[in-house]
Amino acid sequence: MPELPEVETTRRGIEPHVVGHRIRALRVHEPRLRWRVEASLPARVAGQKILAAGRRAKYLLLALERGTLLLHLGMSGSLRVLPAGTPRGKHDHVDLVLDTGTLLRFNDPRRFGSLLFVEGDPQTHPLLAGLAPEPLSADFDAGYLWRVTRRRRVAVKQLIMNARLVVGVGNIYASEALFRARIRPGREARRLTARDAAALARAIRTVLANAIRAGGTTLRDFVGADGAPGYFRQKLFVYERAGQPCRRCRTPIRRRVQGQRATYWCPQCQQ
DNA sequence: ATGGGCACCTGGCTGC
DNA sequence: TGCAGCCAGGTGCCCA
Repeated sequence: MPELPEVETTRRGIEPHVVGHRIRALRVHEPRLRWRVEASLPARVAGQKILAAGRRAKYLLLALERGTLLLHLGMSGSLRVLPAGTPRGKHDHVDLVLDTGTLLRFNDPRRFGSLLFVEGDPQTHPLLAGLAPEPLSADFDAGYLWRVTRRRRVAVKQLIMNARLVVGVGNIYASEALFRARIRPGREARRLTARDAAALARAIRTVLANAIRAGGTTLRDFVGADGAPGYFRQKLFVYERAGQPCRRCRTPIRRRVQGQRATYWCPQCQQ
């Protein structure tokens, strides 16, 4: 499911329900996530107040009084705010019970998601330390993208999905951003001109921001904290549109596999 | 340093 | 109806 817009949608959805509240209990029903959830985790977080609900790349960060809960939704995860006592369903792996009784429930069919508790500055944690700047911050601009694309032979699509270089862009938004920037996904990153880099940096920001405004993209199972799907799917130009006419020029959209992931582009609009 | 491929999982869909 | 095969929104890790 989740790329940056879906994670940000989730963050905004849970924020008003969790910040300022104390954790009554953390109930782990299935610890076998991407990494096994430590058995000591519930005892370590119980009783702590949630100070903030943040995000870094595709990670959600719940700042507590003595540490940070780090949550990743993986490919199929979702986090919902539910009334006390809501019965559990399939793949409901973790419940965070607030002092109000409200539940923050983590569901993840594929279990690629993760949940960790880190003490100290979370930004120095190995999972976060090497991440590229936030694409919606001032640090991410034409100059930055220009610099990191120099001498790289990887296809530009794979480059913008590499979190050490660009963060928050997954398989959907990579194709969409490249369409917006009119750049072919298979082009070597180092072959971008300064003008291309500027167009791509701008396209990434615009696509992500627009998707956040629409509440994310729901292809199959993404839901926000309130259980509602995202509506950006209607605004996709190329993703999962192979064979259908380009929304700009009517040329059939093409599909190929790059780095084991499906890529979509318009052979007419993108060079 | 860079890049490619695999692994981790479940479920939905297609075609025989 | 059953089953095999393929596909799916992520990313850490191992190897060349």
